[in-house]
Amino acid sequence: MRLSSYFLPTLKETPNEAKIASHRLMLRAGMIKQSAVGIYSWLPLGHRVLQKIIQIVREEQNKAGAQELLMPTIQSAELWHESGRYDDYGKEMLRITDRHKRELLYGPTNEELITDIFRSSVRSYRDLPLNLYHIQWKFRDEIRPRFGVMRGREFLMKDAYSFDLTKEDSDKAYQNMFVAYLRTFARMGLRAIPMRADPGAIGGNQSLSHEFHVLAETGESDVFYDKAFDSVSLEDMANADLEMANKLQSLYAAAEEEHDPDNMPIDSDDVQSGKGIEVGHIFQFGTKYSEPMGATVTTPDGDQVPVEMGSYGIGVSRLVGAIIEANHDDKGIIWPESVAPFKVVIINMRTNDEGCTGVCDDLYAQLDDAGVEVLYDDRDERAGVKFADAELIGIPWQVVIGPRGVKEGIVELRSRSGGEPENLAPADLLSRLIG
RNA sequence: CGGGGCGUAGCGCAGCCUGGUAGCGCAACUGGUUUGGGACCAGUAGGUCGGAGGUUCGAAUCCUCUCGCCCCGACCA
Repeated sequence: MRLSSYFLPTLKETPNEAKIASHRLMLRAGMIKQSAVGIYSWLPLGHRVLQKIIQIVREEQNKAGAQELLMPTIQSAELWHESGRYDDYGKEMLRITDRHKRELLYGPTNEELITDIFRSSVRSYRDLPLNLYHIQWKFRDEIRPRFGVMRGREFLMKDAYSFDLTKEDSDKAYQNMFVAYLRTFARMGLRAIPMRADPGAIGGNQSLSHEFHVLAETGESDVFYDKAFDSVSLEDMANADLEMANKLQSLYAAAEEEHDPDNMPIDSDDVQSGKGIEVGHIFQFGTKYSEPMGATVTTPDGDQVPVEMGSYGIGVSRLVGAIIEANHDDKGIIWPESVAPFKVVIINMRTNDEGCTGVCDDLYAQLDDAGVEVLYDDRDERAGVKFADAELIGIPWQVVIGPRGVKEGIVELRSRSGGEPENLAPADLLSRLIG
């Protein structure tokens, strides 16, 4: 992509509505534009990052055996009357009336819809286990949206729903997702700490539930966790298995609501406290929806039993903010390569120098042909402007090409995350960046 | 919903207290000089001062209502 024709409205100054780093940087980097309180348009750069995150989530869900489908954003109130939640959900649910005066709502979550899909087609224990998910926009009319996409009213969420015959099978499904979550967040460069949680309004009873928190100063939750978590590396989480899941679940970790300083299973000296951003929440809810909504299957014995369910959410749009909170400096964003909008930016120092531009054009074409996501800053701007923008939007690798180096047959490679610049021959640069 | 604050050019702000018909920086546009860290000179364009009503000879400025946005709190993925 040539920057001269790319829609990237970066800002030198910070819009006064943004108070935290991720919000500020997303606006300055031209990733989003607010449309109304807690509702955003995603501009090309932001959209690319969102797509990267979606793809990682999707791959890990598929790998874990979940199947993707897509349910609508607008739902009929009927199903919600059936589950009893239409009245329970309160003002957070955006209610809409259509031209026939029928009650509709913009879905804040999808348990009812998925249960309806399930019950209309699944009859036998032979069709289980089943795990269905979608990645779709949700709307919750928050009392106070804030922090940009971190607490928006409209947000993109991955929600998966498991269906099993027995509680034991449901536990397996839960553990399977637990592992997938550790891997998913680790692939984005995030060490997400699983914490015991209250299943809340959606779940119920005392069954399994964990929230996944990314540690960041601007997190909204106070969290407490065993310092043993500090020795669990990103690598460990990226390669997590059931054993790792068990190990982590045996460690103490809880957000404020669940934390009782006077009654902890471990020594208080071993407890760290901090701020967390909740990026995922998984829980079982047994037959809370299957029973009232008649989602039953026939057992091997010929009985009709309500199916055991669980649901598994990831705040996809929130993750964009969370990743920035965890990866930035005073110059801008520092994207982990896995979610970066582009892998590399070519900075042409002198667009009116034939030799320089020739080398840039060549490298750009070769990287592009090799499938490397490359942004080419071919704008007629000064060096400082280009460096500043490259740093602001956080592209992991910068290739700096100027007339001086070109004469000597070298180009410069810089990493956004630090370290000394390297001088390389163009061919060596290509082999470094390709693959 | 309670408390606090802000809406003046695309962005950041001054002017408001003490009414006299709008200004600064950046960005944009034109020309020139520049060119390895957000250039310089000259020029151009851009605002019914969030909206409505009122007071006044006269309102960005005073009064009333209203809409939008930000922060703190309760609440929540």
